[in-house]
Amino acid sequence: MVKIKEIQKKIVESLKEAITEDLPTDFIFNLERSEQLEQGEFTFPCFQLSQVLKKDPKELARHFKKELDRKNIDFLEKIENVGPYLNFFIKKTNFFKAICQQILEEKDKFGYSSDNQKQKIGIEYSAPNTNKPQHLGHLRNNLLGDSLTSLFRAQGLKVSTFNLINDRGIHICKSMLAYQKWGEGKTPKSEKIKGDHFVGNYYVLFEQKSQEDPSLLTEAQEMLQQWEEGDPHVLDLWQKMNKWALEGIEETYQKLGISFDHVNFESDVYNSGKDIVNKALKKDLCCQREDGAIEIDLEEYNLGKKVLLRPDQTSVYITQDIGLAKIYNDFNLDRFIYVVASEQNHYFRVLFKVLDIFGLNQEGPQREHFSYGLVFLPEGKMKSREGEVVDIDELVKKMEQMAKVEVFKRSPNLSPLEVSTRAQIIAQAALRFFFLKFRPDQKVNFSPEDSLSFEGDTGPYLQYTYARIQSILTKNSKEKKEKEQEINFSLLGTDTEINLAQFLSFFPEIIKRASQERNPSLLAHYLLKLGHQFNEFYHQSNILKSQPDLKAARLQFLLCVAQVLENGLKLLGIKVLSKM
RNA sequence: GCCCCCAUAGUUCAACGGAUAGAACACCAGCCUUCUAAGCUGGAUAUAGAGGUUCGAUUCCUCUUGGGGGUGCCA
Repeated sequence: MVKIKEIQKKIVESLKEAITEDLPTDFIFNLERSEQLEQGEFTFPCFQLSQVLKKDPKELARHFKKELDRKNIDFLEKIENVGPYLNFFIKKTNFFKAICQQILEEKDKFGYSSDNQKQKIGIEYSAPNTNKPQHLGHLRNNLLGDSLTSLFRAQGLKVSTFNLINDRGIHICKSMLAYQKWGEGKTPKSEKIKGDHFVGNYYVLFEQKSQEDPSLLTEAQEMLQQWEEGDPHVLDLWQKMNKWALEGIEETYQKLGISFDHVNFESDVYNSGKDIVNKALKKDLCCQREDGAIEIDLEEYNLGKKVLLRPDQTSVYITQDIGLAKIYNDFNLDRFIYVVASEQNHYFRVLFKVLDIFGLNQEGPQREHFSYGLVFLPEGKMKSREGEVVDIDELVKKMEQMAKVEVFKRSPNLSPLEVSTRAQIIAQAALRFFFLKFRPDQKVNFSPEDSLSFEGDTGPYLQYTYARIQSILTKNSKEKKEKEQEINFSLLGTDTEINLAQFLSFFPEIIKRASQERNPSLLAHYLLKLGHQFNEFYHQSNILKSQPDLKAARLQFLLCVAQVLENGLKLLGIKVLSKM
């Protein structure tokens, strides 16, 4: 079986042979995959070579065309020089056969790689707070983290996922204080409210009340101090409310199909952070101010000053991240990725610098802040404190209801259970795809009215495309079975088919790029284009009514498209449906 | 004030420095007795402004304008 990569390699070799001049040893022949039909399957732009050889790129292209034509390479149909470009057209039989056979042999492993088995990486994402439910910002974080994990694993990397629960700090005390004052002993159960929402309501209540009465903030600060001192009453309340919140948070993860290999609690690690800071103080790596606060001066790195412990010696956010970094060091990882929004860019520069100064980076993994853009609502940035958020649970619920309506409209005879199961899968697809189709570094504008859709460039569109293929395959298998026959791939060859085949063969490179560039949207956009191309093919050709030999070839081709769709969607965390 | 990021069609998004800047939504005109119309076909509309680097710039550099984020002893 000839693989695409081998064809590519042979073309590069023949290009090298056609050059008589000496080339720099590090010169790379950048043979590109063509994007358009009239450009064949491979393209060699002669610009770079023309600079090295000080020759006209068009002249070079002419030269190559002449030399390579003389060689008569067996798998090539023709070579064309268009200006400074050299386009290679592969014999179609070879081409279809190479692609289809590879996909059908590798099946759910097509596009995967086993190259990076020795690399171990950790990825931390989600990091929910136990004082409120997760909102759209967390959703983007969860989906990016989950999808990157899948992409890394598809590239053969050994990945461990980490979640950090932010379960202590002044914000937690705020909701606790509000509950203590105005909770009247209510519980999520008694109020029939999901635990994280129940707790979150008191957080919002605190912010409202403290507007009128600033002394509440002082009370919250006192409560934090009592918490760090281990006051049993405060700890009791804390445990009770955290349990409620965590139950709610876990329910949301289950809904999203997300789980973690390791879960750390800020309350367990902040002390270790304090120890590290205190030891660093003794080594004069940071200093104590007159008011007792411990601070590190990073002015020489243009990062300002950073407080590591408050005057009352309670810890701040970075304290626990320092403690956590030490814990992560023990996992013997090569690389560690923190998935956190871009508003923390400065914070992570500070954190990594502090870890450097404190000597925690030398034996640890290579640390990386994976920064992604914030999610905005039409009215601007979301503010949890003021309750101006779209939370995940409500959004999922709304999507499922919308999906149910659509499913029922099309399949009124389904049982309610089936409608609901199908709707859940479709709603998840819509939600995941919506957030993953954006380039991570860009902000996302989310409009509750306009952003939720099942048509156009959406997850359900891709599921629908898959279901269409399955429908044909099912229908065919019900028809009388024809004898097993040798597939004649040379029968395929319309423009649409060639485009589609060419595009299928890009899949492994897309996964590689999406993983290396930490960009699942590359895969999302690839799948959309694949879907568009398939649907075009679908409307052009009636597959089941094709001539028997052609039909057999086309059915094989369908299997390939379905396989790639399924493999790709899986990496975005989207399930396929055989019926929609 | 200082630092970072962004600016593409009416809207939301694409485009390793490379060939004619692609989609989707919305709008207009078509396509279901034919493998699922959550689909397909056709139509109009875009690189904020001014310089520069380059054979070639949406992409790199500088300035201007307009947005966002950061500069917390919030997380």
